[in-house]
Amino acid sequence: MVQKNSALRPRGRPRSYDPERALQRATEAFWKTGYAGTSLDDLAAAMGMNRPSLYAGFGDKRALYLKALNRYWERGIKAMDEALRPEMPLAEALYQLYQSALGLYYPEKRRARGCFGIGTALTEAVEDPLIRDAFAEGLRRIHAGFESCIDRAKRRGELSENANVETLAGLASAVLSSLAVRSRAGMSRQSLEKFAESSAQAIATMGAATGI
Amino acid sequence: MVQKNSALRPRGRPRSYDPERALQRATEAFWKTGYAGTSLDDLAAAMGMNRPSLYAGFGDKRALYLKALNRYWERGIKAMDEALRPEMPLAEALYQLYQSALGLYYPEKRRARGCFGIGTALTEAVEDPLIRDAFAEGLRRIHAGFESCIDRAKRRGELSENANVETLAGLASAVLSSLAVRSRAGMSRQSLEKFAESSAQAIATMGAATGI
DNA sequence: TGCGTTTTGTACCGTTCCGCATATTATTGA
DNA sequence: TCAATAATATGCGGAACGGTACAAAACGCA
Repeated sequence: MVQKNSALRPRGRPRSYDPERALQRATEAFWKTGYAGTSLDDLAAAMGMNRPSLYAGFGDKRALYLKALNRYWERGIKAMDEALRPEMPLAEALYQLYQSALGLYYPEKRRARGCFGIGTALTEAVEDPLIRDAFAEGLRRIHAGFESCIDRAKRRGELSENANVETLAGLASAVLSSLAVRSRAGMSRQSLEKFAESSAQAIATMGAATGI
Repeated sequence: MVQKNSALRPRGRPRSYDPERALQRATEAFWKTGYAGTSLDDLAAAMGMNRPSLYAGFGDKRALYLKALNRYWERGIKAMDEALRPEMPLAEALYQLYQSALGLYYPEKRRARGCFGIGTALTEAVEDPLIRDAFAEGLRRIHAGFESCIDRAKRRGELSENANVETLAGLASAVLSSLAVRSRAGMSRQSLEKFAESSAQAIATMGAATGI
């Protein structure tokens, strides 16, 4: 009878890096200098591993980047679901989400970096269909998140029955894009917080009024 | 007495390229593959000149890119001033501007490319202060354009006296950012035209209602 | 015709790029 | 103790990178 190894230790030499942590480090390296601007040496240094291990663990540069991008969206959607609490007033929920995003865009003790997707995938999206599709899928899911949040507010009577959920979600999404762009462009977090607050308020008010 | 050369022909061998046209070609090359992703060979080929001439005429890669970026904003602001006609109703003026931008983002017979600034400068903005500042300045001027357009609408009574020009301009700006991002992400022009139209309408309606 | 001037074309520099071949090390199982 | 396994570490190789030196070419001027 074959003794199962219990999968705790696969067999040979154990890897000296934590895959999740290494992927996080790679993400941060790409976040700073973009896809084309980040070399495998940069990545290997940031991830604390040498290139052959990097290859064995994550594939080539493009595969590594796609893993980082998909992981980023996965986490972003999760954070979105947490911020957009169903029971909250719409303006508050939107503002909370924007604040959560700004927390990501302005890391502590480091330079502002905006949204990972918009800051890095957008450049590659024209010529690389896989990156383009992965990026578009993230945008789509974020838009869907806004949509369901606004739709819930409408259903519970916070918004007018004529409220155009699609348009309101488009605006909410656009505000988030704008935060992503402007934070990376060097604008102050304070000014963007102000913009986020007044926009969230405006979108909610607009939905409550009849006609939009 | 020194005979002036009339400046028609400077002196030595005439250059075989048109600087303005070459800069346009360089812009298009960067637009496709980004700053880091476009090599000097790519640029020289696109501009129809060899590298030493490129160097003599435009400086190094970074200087060339900054020239392209500044030229892009200059033209963009000019197009904005033309689209945002003072006498037009606000919703119409905004929609016209968005249409004009989409014309740039979806070139005929070529792949969608979005906004040059957002698509290429954003990636470099974190680590390169000159690119960051040039990019931010463009955003600032676009925002100012929206602001003065909306302020005019308010002054002539189209909007409420309580209309918050700053917030409305922020939203108008955000919609443009969103068009820039989503067009480059592969979304159809048709869907973005729809989004632009309903957003322009919403912003104008919002400004006309009291309270925002 | 020849000189000064400016641009062009070729070819090259040292560096960095990505990807891998090979050897070494650490661990499991017999 | 030793083979099998799977990871690490070193370092190479050809291509591409940004940038430039140098000579040939095309022009104005005298």
